[in-house]
Amino acid sequence: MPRYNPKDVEPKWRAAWDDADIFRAENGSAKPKYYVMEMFPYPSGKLHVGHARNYAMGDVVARFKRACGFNVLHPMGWDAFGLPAENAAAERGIDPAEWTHANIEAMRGELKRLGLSIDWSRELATCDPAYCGKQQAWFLRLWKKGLVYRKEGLVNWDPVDMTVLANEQVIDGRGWRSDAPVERRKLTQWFMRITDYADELLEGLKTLPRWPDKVKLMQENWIGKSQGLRMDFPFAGAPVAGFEDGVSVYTTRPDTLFGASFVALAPDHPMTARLAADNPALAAFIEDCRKGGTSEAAIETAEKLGFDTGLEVKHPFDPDLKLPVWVANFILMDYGTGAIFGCPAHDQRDLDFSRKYGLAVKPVVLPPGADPATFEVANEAYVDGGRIFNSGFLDGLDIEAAKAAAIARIEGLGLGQGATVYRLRDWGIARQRGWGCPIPVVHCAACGIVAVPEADLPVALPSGLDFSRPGNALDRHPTWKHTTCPGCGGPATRETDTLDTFVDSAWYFDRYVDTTAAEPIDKVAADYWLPVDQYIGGVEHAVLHLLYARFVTKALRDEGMLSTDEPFAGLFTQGMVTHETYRRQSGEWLDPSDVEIVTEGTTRRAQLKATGEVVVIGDIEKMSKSKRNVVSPADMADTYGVDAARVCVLSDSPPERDVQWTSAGVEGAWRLVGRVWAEFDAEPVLEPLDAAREVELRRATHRAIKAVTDAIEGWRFNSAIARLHEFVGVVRRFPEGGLCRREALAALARLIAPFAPHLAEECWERLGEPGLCAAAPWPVYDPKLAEDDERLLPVQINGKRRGEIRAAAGASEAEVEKLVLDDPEIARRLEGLSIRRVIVVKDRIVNIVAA
RNA sequence: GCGGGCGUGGCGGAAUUGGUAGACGCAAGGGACUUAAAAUCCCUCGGCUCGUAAGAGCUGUGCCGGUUCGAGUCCGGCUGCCCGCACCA
Repeated sequence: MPRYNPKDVEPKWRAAWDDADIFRAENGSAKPKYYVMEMFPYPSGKLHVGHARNYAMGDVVARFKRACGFNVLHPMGWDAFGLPAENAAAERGIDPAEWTHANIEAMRGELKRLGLSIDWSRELATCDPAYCGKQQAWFLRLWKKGLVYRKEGLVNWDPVDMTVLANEQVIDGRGWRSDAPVERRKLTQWFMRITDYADELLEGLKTLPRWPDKVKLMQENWIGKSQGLRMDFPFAGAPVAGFEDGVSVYTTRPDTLFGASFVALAPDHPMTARLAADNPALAAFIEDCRKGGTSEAAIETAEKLGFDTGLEVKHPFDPDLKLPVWVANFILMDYGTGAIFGCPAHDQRDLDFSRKYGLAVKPVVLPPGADPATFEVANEAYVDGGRIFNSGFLDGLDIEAAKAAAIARIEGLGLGQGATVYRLRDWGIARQRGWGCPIPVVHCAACGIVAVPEADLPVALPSGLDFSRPGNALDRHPTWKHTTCPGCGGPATRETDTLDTFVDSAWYFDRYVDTTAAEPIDKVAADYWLPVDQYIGGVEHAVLHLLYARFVTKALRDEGMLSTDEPFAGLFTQGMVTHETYRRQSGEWLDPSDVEIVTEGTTRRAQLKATGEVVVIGDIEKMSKSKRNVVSPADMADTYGVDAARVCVLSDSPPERDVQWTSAGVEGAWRLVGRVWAEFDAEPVLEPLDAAREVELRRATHRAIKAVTDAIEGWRFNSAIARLHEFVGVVRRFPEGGLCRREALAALARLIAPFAPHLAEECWERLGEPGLCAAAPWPVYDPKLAEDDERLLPVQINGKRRGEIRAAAGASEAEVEKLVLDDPEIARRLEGLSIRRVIVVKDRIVNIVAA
């Protein structure tokens, strides 16, 4: 019996799939559609096992759904713009396009080798001028509609990558790629009005039952809806010019208005700027506030700092009461109105501030059971519930009632209105980078900013960009930006900012439905395919890509380009594959394949394989090129074949869980492959199967079909593989030839096909079945056979297992009770005890309560 | 600080609506085959106690308590780890 040889078998079947073109998705087929996709990769040049795991998962689903009769769309593309290409260009003096395309070639080869059931005819790369052109077309439509706009404002500036970042790309005050502390800079920038959709983005989460709760919660928190009151505090004296209505504040606690002891403005509030114009001390204070870092540590330790402007405002409910106006460093300009009223008794920050500057602290919420005559707030603000007191017409109300009453009174006075405020801010979409999709407008001295006509799209990148120096290579290109104005024909310059790569990935799934369409999105094909039925990717995109894609979908829908409200009906967030990191003493990152781990007792140490040099073992982190802790699936596939590698990455751990990479599991996967093949390759023992064994094998077959099917549908691929291991074990105990064995083998080949598709084909062929296994229908189980007709019921006495009985499936409680009480072993156990109660759970367990 | 999740053998992990805890795999040990090794196949494998043995008993899902005939699963408290957000008024 020859051993299974994946080196010969696997390429043969990939060629057979290609020849039959069986993974091509048909637009508008009569079959029900199923659109499954994994987040497309950045073409870094090399596949790691994390990629392999992710794409293997998607492929299991795609192959399973195809076998179940669906018209499956399973596409692949490349998230091809971005900084690594610029860095490579800078280091090696090559064109980023060339580098990117070479990487795509290499990675496509590796992905194809995995035997993924992808419709490669729909492949796209975001750096293709054709793709950019379509993106530019819809971008301009949104601009004309006002959803894209320019404004001057403080933006997040990454001093290392030398570009602006979106709020979502700032993590703990640092750039998400460079890890450099982000600075605040005043610049004119391009934005998308995602805040227009804040409420729909929030409400839409309720329509996504097949999304993980965790992701929905993260988006909900990011959008950050709050209900409150926007109101004006009129000036007690002469108003500040331009702010005649007074100081506009936002609060979620209007119930505590009687506890107000000051009003505070953000340092970058326009009113602050106005006041600073003729107050050098205030100007200096603002400058001090700017210097403060935005990092976590800086905020934790930052002292509350304030500057008394000397101005006063009137309390809305008591015009005789005057409140001082301060400028304070803890007030954020980009939330609410950039100004607050301070109620120190019931807000910790306001309390800290008041204690420092000697401002009044007046409690207005009385905790349950507290004495109004003596209740005081010391150094801890009281933020919980209670009754309002010290508050005139609000006295005695609970907090919610008091909020409503205060809002009504303010509205009646014409000083403000109940308001909903979101934490979400508009999406800054321009990047000062050369390797990105150009923003298709020109700047004309006469006409201003003018859109490039759709007929002239795409605005493509020039070749020969110089990335040897930091900064925007597009901006310093000698000729590219000089053009003529489409409006007046006069001289003009092109916009040299490019779009955030998250714009590229916010609609690629729309383009897959027809990659050749003249319109950005083919409406008929989109109506057929969308929404994506199952999207698979990392949880790290919970508030980045996944929020942007939802927003763009809604914006394009309102532009009439799509009919769907939500892009992804189902979302699965797979776990990351992590690995230890290794560095030289000098700090240089090392490849795991160059490192040898030595275990001595309970201690582990690492050394360089070649020289024995001592290596520092670092943290366990997500595989990334920069830390070099990348393990390639190719090594595994070289030794054991692609199928074993696929089974290995899906075994053992549930798909949503992070896994620390170890190659230990591959042996088990390889054994499974060998054992399966051995069953198909074996000469059947020509001996009739007796009736009892026949039933046993058939039951095992149908049980396996049910178990594997349920496990795949429930995303428990590790359990599905465990059930396959078991099933192979059963089949090998029934070597006798005949119809039942054939039924078992035919099921086995198809059940293992989503995981080990090449092996499945080889087995299918050996069995003499016609056609390709990849095109064969999913096996169907007979529910009667999948269940045993006899059950082994454990018998407990007082909750402890004391024996078991055999009973027919579905036996009634009375029948089971009789069987149990007739059982001599049970009777022996019950000697000297009197039975209080017998609990029979049908087909499951019996418990006798006795004393 | 706020929000969310998770603690099961030496390891990865199974366990329907609460119903035989440890499926399946890895590692380990023993055996068969072999001149030998690899490969393959078979057996054992949570802990403790008793027994020459077959076996029997106790205990056991981070810790304490509760609900229940019955808890890994539900409830309350504690503890440890992980993730997200964070001066958001």
